[in-house]
Amino acid sequence: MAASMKDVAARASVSLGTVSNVLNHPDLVATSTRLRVEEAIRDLGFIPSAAAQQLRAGRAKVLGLVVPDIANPYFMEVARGVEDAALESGYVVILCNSDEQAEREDRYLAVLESQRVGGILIAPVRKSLKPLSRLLQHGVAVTLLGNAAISHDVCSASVDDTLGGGLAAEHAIELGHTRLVWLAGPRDIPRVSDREAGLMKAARSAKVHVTRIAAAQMTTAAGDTAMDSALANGLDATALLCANDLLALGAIRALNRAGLKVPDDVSVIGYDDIEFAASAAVPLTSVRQPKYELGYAAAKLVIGECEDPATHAHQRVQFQPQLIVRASTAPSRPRTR
Amino acid sequence: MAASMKDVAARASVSLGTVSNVLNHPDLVATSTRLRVEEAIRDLGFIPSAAAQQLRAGRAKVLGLVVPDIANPYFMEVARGVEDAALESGYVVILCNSDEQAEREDRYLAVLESQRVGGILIAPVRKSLKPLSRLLQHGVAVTLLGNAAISHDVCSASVDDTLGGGLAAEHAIELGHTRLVWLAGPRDIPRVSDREAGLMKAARSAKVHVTRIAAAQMTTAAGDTAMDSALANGLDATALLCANDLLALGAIRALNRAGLKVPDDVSVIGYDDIEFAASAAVPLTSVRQPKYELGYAAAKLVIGECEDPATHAHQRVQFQPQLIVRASTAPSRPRTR
DNA sequence: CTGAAAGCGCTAACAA
DNA sequence: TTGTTAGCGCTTTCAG
Repeated sequence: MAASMKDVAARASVSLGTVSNVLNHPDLVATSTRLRVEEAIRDLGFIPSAAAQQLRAGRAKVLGLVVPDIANPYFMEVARGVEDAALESGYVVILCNSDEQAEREDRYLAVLESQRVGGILIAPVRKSLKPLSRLLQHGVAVTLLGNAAISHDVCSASVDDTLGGGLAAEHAIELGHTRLVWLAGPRDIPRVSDREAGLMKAARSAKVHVTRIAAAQMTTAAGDTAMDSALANGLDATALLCANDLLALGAIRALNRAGLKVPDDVSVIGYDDIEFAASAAVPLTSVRQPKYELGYAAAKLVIGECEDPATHAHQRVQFQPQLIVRASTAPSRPRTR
Repeated sequence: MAASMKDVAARASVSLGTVSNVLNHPDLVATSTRLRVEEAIRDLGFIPSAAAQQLRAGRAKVLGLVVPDIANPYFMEVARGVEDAALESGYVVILCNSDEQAEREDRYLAVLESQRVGGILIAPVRKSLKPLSRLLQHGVAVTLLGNAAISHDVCSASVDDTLGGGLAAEHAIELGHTRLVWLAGPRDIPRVSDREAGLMKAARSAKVHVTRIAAAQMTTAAGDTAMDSALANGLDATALLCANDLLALGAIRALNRAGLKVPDDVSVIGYDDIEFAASAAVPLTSVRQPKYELGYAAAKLVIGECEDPATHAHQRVQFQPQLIVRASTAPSRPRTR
């Protein structure tokens, strides 16, 4: 067992309270005793127990980070930002991979509740805040990651997905494409629906038709499969917009297998601009999100609320996406070039 | 504040101890009272405080996962395995990104000590176990991730990197390459030195020369930079073996910029076989590691030690790597084909 | 400036 | 079968 404050007190021949003061209110302690206590702390390698501190404080300096896919480089960039912000403030991050399953998300939410975490950063599986309501009641700081806040009870840090979807669509339209395909994820992934809305709006106003197909998950494999069966069903289009880069990478694989060249036969646009988009078989045109910054800002937001719930006002931080044009998109009729 | 056991006891008009028994020894409680207590628990939405439980138990059901690069898909696959194993056993994972910096690793180790975590999974920045010794003394279960155990005080789960390095070298040699380049990471990254040793051994016994160059980090960007300057310095070789896939992906970018074609001019072999290796510009030949399984096994190992330190015997679990041949490698003189 | 003591939420030993 | 109690490590009054 690790040394406790009692051990330190004994070694420095002072009382428990004095040790605590050395740690938390050093100015209240006479220099000579302070030095003596600090020496004892060093000798014993004493590190205070976070659990005991928390038991008194009511809340732990712990953040829960709930993401739908830990293997997605997008979320890992976000996680880096969260982690850096947390470490700066002495917080620790519990990693929760909901795997896009509501049931798993619920399980983790219960775990985080049992841990009495101070704050939760969540890219929710569902649109509703219902699963979070208990936590909110108990005063846990929650901020939504990637979704604009649905309610006024929480902070959110997001990227303007409607704009992003529009950016992608407009790029395709400007290139002269008139039959767009939207490769979506499973129905009701919240962070995808805004992208779809933005895209549809842009398409409508340009009077361009959009065919919607859906992958079963937001992964490379699912993108491949979805594209495969769409092609088998006679799908024919010159521009493919994807709900994220993983889907795009998978879809390109399927297109290539079918003998279609990107971008000569089909232009492909991804979303997220993960690092690998640039080194993909065909460098991918994609809508970039400031991932690290998003995570960092979101974490600062929750931590702020944790530290000072009284004066905290809920905020919505929104970043702007940016279209990164690479080799996977080309004008609709290459010969006109 | 969340409901406590006291609240539950009051609502069910029983004593504290009875509530505890309902939770931990339901068989000792009369059915009727048990039902009453369970109802109170449900009504109040009571979830026990992990901190309080831990304070008694001495250790938290928490695992620290310390990895050098959270953005590396390799470690994220490992993390998925860890996380799944943890959740199964009611453990929670604190994510610690050491960023390949000893100082940051130390900081996290202190944090984990303060959290009184039950176990630590670590892919250490340094070779020595010294930074971990205090934790070990305090009875924290430690297992090394990716490195075979350096000492007998800890478990380890690893992949045979010596073999893997050999596999890569032999593949290049069989293809007829006689001038190999080894693109290593910064000196002393433990998990890389075994790969280098295996590779060098294979090269020696085939009497093949190896030029060693080193990237500043294990990232795509660093691989690109390192290759760039090596080429500028007149490096000339037909086969490039890389310490991981990220380096390989970056190096390929630099090669392409220099007008060199993969695999026509240079064969490239990566290491790890991350998912994107398959969809890279040139699908990458790589040494595959069972990443998820590695993480899962490692987590089971620590958890086993946490749960029952007395009967626990330290183990070394070692997985076998596998060479996955893709398009980035070709015989040394294409015309001889 | 320092010490003593209460209490955070829980478990386990013991009493009833 | 149920209740009572001590104590895990810490912070924070309140006395001295």
